[in-house]
Amino acid sequence: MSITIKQIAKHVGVSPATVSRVLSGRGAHLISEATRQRVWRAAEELDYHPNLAARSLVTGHTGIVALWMSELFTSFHARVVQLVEEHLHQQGYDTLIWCISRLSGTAWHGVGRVDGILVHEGAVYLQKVWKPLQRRGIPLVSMGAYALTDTDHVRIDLYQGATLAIRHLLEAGCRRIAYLVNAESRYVGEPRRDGYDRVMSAAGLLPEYIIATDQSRAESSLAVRRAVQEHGLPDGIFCHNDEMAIGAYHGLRLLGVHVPDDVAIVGCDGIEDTEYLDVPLTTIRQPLEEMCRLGVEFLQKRIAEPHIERQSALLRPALVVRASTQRR
Amino acid sequence: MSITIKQIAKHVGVSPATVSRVLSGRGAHLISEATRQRVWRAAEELDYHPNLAARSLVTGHTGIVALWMSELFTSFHARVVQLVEEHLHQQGYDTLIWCISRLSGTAWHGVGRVDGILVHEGAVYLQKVWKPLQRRGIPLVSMGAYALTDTDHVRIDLYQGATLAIRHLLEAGCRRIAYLVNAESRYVGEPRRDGYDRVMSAAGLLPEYIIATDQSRAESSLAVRRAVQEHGLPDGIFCHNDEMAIGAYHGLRLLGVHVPDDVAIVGCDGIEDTEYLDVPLTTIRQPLEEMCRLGVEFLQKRIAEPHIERQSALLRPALVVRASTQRR
DNA sequence: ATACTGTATGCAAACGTTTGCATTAAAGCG
DNA sequence: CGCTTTAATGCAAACGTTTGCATACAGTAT
Repeated sequence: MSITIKQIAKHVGVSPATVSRVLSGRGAHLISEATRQRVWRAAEELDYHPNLAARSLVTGHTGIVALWMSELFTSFHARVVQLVEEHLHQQGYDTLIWCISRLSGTAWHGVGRVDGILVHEGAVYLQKVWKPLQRRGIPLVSMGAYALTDTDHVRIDLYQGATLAIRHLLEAGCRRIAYLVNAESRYVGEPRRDGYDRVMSAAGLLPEYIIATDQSRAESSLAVRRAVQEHGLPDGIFCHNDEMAIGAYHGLRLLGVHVPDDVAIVGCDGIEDTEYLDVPLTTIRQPLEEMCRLGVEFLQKRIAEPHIERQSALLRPALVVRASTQRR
Repeated sequence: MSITIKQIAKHVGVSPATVSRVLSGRGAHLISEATRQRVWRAAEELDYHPNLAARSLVTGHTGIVALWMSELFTSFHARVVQLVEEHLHQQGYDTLIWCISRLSGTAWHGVGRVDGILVHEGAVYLQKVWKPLQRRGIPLVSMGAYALTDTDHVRIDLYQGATLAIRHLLEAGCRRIAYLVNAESRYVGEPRRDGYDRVMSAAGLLPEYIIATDQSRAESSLAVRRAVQEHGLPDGIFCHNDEMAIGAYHGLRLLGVHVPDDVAIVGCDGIEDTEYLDVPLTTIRQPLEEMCRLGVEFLQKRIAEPHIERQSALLRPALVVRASTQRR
């Protein structure tokens, strides 16, 4: 049995109300310095810890925020978790993590215990479940390239990122540029694909060398090799993410193709991994720090004032040039 | 204002107790099929969601487990989070994540809201805070190579892993084997170091080529280059983890040294990243799946029965041979 | 002296569940 | 028909906080 506020009250000789005001901090200024001291000492002495469930019951909030991650595979995801957790912690929140890739409906169970939800790349899942969430009035902020824009959101402009990538490849002298895409992504709005289409068309080139595959490295490697055999060698590849770029590089290497001189490669996301390949890969870096910072900030404001108007931000990724596009 | 159990009770024409028994599932068998149906329908109709704080207050448990991660940098960490979250979810728990690398005392705030704690690689931090946790009787399971063995734990035998690595290097013909170690780790018990010492000594070799550095790739790369300049080229390097192995490989490559023929490399952990380097790296893979599965299992048992005797497991890592040790 | 300010505290009613015990009704049994 | 068992439900007291309102007391101005 844990120590309660009443026991402290008895021990000090004051009412539970007084103890609560001191220990919760919510009414500490009403209490005299003297009793405040005595209460703190007693609390320490008896090793008191507040019952957070009881507190939540009456205050109506929990101090917990849920983070919905589309996946948890790469260092990219780890970084998102780390950044969000850090910011939330700083604001006094604990972070509850749910991986929504398994798409189970049971995730619902825990919704009631959070003050708000941060979603990373959850468009597909969110579309299904957003209505009921909205009905319950749960603060929600959507983040990432596939942020749901019906809510507060921090979106990363990967359309713009893609244009950076393709233009960069064009400047490097590429003319037959392929787009290596995650097959699942074809059905949701695909900003990278749009960027590829537009910039290629604008340059008078055909945006039709599409390689669709699973998003693992192994599959990407295989897909690239197959594509080369069937449709011939491209002179540049723009990849849906860095994982797939690593796969592409790997596949080309198995074919004895030289990167960047035969084929230049650009990835997406900006994970550290690609910097340490023999040919470090050029990439489109997502501004994760700012995304997470803003996401937490938006959520916090929404929790404090539920009726403010929609908050949103559009962040621009940056081109990071490395060896994989620097041709002779 | 949310729907409560009382409103459902009124709506159906039964007592709150009955509604509770049906909806919580804890006394459903006592209630007639007919009323059960009516209660469920009303709950659905009114869009009822239980107030979890109230429930926790009376039941005394929350359905939340905390996961303490030493760090959240690499895909290795992402995988641990993913596996733990998945297993916990399957057992009906939500996962609260805390990154303890920042070492702030404020982490204490949230302890009261969890049914138990899973710690990954937390020896250093845990030693400081374990006593008070123990006093409060919070179920805790420690996992990883640096698991605290004073509690329930799932330890990964990296001493044994290191012996595998060093023996493998010896068999590959290496004689001057260096150990690249995370400088921070020198002060806690370091099983990898022990393995290096013992196997080297047993082979009549001097275990004294130690390169201590920061654990980032960049620092490792630099440290290796410096070490080579100062102490000459080793013919094998055993690395504290895969990140550092990547750095080491990178450093050697900058020096124009050939891997594996001039220097063979073995890493630790078994992350996917090292498989896609130009020279895929041999590594000591940690059995993360089993570690996480057992960790959750132990914790669950401890929560169910606090007084069972200490549970522990010692898991063996496996040698994964790749190109970085296959010499001509 | 009275009235009026604060300041410091206590009282007691919430918050929404769960659950031990009591109660009722129905059914089984001799 | 009375007596015992069993099944289905209700009553009311917890669980540990917070907080609006009331109170008590001091000090100060009238």
